Amino acid sequence: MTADNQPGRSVNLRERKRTKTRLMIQAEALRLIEQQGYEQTTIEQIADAAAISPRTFFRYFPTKEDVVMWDEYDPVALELLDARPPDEPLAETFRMVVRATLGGLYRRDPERLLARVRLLATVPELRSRFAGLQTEGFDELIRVLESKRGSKIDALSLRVIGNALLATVRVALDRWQAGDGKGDLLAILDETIDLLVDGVGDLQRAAA
Amino acid sequence: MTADNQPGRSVNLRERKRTKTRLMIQAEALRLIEQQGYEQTTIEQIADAAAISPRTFFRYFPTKEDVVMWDEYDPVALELLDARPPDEPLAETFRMVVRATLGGLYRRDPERLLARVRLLATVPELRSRFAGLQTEGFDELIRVLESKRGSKIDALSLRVIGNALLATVRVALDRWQAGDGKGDLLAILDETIDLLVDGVGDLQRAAA
Amino acid sequence: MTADNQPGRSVNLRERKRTKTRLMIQAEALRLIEQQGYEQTTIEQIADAAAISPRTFFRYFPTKEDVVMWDEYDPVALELLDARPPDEPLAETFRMVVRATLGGLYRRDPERLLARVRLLATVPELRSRFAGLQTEGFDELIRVLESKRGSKIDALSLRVIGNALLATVRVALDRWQAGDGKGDLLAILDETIDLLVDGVGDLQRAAA
Amino acid sequence: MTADNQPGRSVNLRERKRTKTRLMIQAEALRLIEQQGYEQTTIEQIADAAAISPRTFFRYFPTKEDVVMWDEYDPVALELLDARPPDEPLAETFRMVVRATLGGLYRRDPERLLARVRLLATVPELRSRFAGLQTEGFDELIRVLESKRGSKIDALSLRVIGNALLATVRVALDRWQAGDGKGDLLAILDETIDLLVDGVGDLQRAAA
DNA sequence: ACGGGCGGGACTGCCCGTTGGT
DNA sequence: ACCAACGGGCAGTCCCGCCCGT
Repeated sequence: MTADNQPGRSVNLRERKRTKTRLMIQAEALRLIEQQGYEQTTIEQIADAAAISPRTFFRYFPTKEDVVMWDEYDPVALELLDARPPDEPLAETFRMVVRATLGGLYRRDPERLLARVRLLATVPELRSRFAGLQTEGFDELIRVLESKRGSKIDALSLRVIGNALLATVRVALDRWQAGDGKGDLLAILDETIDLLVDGVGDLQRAAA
Repeated sequence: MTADNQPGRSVNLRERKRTKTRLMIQAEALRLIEQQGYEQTTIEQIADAAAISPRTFFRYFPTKEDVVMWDEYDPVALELLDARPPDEPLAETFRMVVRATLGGLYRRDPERLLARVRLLATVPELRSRFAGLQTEGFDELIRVLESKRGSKIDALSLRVIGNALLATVRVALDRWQAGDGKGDLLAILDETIDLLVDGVGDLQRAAA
Repeated sequence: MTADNQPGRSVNLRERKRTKTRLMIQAEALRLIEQQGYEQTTIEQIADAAAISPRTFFRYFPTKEDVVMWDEYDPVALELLDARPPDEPLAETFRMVVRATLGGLYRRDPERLLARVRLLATVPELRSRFAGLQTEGFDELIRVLESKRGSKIDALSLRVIGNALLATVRVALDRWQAGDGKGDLLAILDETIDLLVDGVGDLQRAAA
Repeated sequence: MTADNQPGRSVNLRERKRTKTRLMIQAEALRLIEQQGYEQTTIEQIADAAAISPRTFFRYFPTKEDVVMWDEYDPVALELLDARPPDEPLAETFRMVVRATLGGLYRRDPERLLARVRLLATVPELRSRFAGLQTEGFDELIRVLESKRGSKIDALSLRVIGNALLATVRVALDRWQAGDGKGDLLAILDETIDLLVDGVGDLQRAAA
């Protein structure tokens, strides 16, 4: 009876339009921020540049931080995760999901990604927010993993390993950005994941 | 070891007075926040409760978040780190430093620590800020470690392992707080660090 | 007596449907407000609870305040007034009209009335609005009275006495609500009106 | 030890400066509102005209309504009330207090008072607010009266009579403003009070 | 070192006009 | 014709900065 039963389009169309608007606003915002710095750029300036009212800005992004943080891949990550075989090693599942999402952003528009990551590394406020978003997203991620391999792995252990894996992404992004985007992001990411796996060596000596 | 112990008492005395004031303000703030929630509590209310002016509040804490984040152990962590033998396994160095600082807070006033940690887990703003502070503090920490065992370990690897270790603290605090502070925090911390070391199993299968 | 009864059912039916919707929305609103407080309850929450869009809320109630103020008896008061004999003492006319309207609400759903009156006494914004509505409604009332007994009473005097009578309703509602709705509202109302009439004593000594 | 013990001056000086600023802002506001209408005048315009920031406007007046409502006599009314002999007839006490406060405003700057009263009569929002302020102030007033003649008069009766007296002020202001400020406000006020006292006649016939 | 005055920017909530879909 | 979503405008609050006098 309600609108939901016609599969897809009308909702998607709306949602797609919103995504386009968001991309447009973000583009203007990143441009201004690159010129003037993050704190020096006001919402009013961004709204002017995007030809919308400040009030409308907040309809698309709940906070100023979000205009930098947001990207269009966020919602698909969990679906990808759910599609991996449940007996796959954790590091491998993680590697594949990150390659799909982060890699997607990377291939589609490396400049934009670099601009955003540079801000994440530079502006303390965004640095914090990024870490926060990771942990929030992480909680949902944990829930998916627990339901998939619940019996096979201890809940606390899952969290420890998961957080360690998440940290590899932060390190990889940091390193990539430190080299001004010259290196290959995905290669660096592979390296950091491998380092975590191998780094065990040092830790095991600690356990001995 | 560092500079604090020489210039005599005058600095220390001032500093100690400031610390006492900070503790007082924090106590009032935590009390109000527990009653009303973090966002509902304004600086003005805290200042009133602490019998200071709002302006003075900001002389003691740069932001509202800091009144929850701050503790009196922050500055000593790096000194402790510096005092450990340079050939000690990383996990062990880390474990000892955390036991000294976090453990100190825990033993001195577990109630206060629990209140703060509960907020860190609950309020998104503080959750982010905490993650941010960790990474900031982490950078200094890395610098100390690099100068000590610089040649013996790859810089990237150090960051990966270090971040993984940091994550164990977050997980341990989260778990402790989830149990309403009933369990022993240091025991949980030991467990999460061990889990990271043992986590090898799952990760290594990934590497195979 | 007035225009409503002629144009047949279509208007009345529509109007009745609107009234039902209004009652439904008001019920949801009062429920939420009782739980969370007036200011903490947003239009969006009310709209969600009533399963309408925020925009539609404003089609039924011009402002947020009105969802508390409104009741289904408002329009009939003037008709009743018009129906009273023109030579009846003012206090008696007033008493009868109020008994019919307010008394109707009271008998039909005392709980709802109590909830609304409690808000009127508590929330400053609504307190003001209520007083404002009374004076607005009062102006129309005055016009009716003037046309009926215009020659027999001085215009200024009519306003003074009328306002004094209106005040008795406010006092009665306040007293009734202060007793948590335990007493009989109409009895209290009779008492306050009588007190005004008898209040002469003190005032006349002033005039002497 | 603190500053309060030097009697008077420093506090009063600050307070007097605040009052002067308030008067200046109010003057600008009334000027703009007279030209453009109340709703058409924004805080930003008022702030610009007064050469302050919007933020500062709200330091002096909590709401836009208050810039019209406020006057410098508010706090003295209760003291005056307390100074009257406790056995004086209620209407007389009331008459004297109102003559002192409202009369003070009237003599000092009748133009300003007329502008404000005209708005009170015209803008529904302000009309409501005025009625609300009266009832709020009334509650304190009641408390003073009860403590003075507590035993001699019934609490409910006091409220009924008090509210009736308050209404005479509203009616008087309304009438004065309707004549464009031509008549003498205090004379009109005397008349309305007298009418209330005499109006009893009509009411008593109702009671008979 | 403290308090107070002032400014500014982020953000929210109410309310309204318009448009497009049913 | 009704209604939902969209965009906009204004009031108002909070955090936090700066400057000044004490």
